[in-house]
Amino acid sequence: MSWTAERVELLTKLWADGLSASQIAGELGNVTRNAVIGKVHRLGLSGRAKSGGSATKTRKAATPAARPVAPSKPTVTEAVAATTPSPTPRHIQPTVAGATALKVEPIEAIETEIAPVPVADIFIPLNERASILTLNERTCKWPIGDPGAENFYFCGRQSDGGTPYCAHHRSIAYQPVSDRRSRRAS
DNA sequence: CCCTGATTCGC
DNA sequence: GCGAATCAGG
Repeated sequence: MSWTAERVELLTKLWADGLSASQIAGELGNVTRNAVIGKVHRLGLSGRAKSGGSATKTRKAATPAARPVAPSKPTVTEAVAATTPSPTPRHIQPTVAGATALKVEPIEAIETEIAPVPVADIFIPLNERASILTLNERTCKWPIGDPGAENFYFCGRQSDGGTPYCAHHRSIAYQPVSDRRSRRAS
């Protein structure tokens, strides 16, 4: 698989949209995140819009040899990126599922306690929604919207081994339970 | 351990 | 040009 114009455009678009390299790789298919990152750098674009997901702290120079990133070749891709409107107010690293086969297993676990919580949050572009499941199972599976609905999707932020939710949703999930003493008060 | 992007370097 | 390996950080 080579970097066709279409693939480069999609790459540029998704990158500018704030998706992570791995998400983009999954979206493109037949490529690894390394390939995506390598291409991104080769294209001369690297610091896209700030993402609230995770790794985003452009590391300082850690190599002995300095490298002037991208010389100065205004390519079509840059033009595209510049023209691409990105009014996406993201606070998180989106992800979603819904289009393809989405598994709603955690539903039973959450319905017990977090059912009433509407979970406002942000709007995630469709192109990003398909990426979530493509990623892995270590992402927050907090359902947003009505399962089955077209606009249904999962939080998608990184979760931790323990729970299937990210820190935020984890706190919401295991919260109230006024008189819920699962363990006998020792 | 998982993830993120950054850089190097052989192909 | 490409991307795996590696690195550096969260």
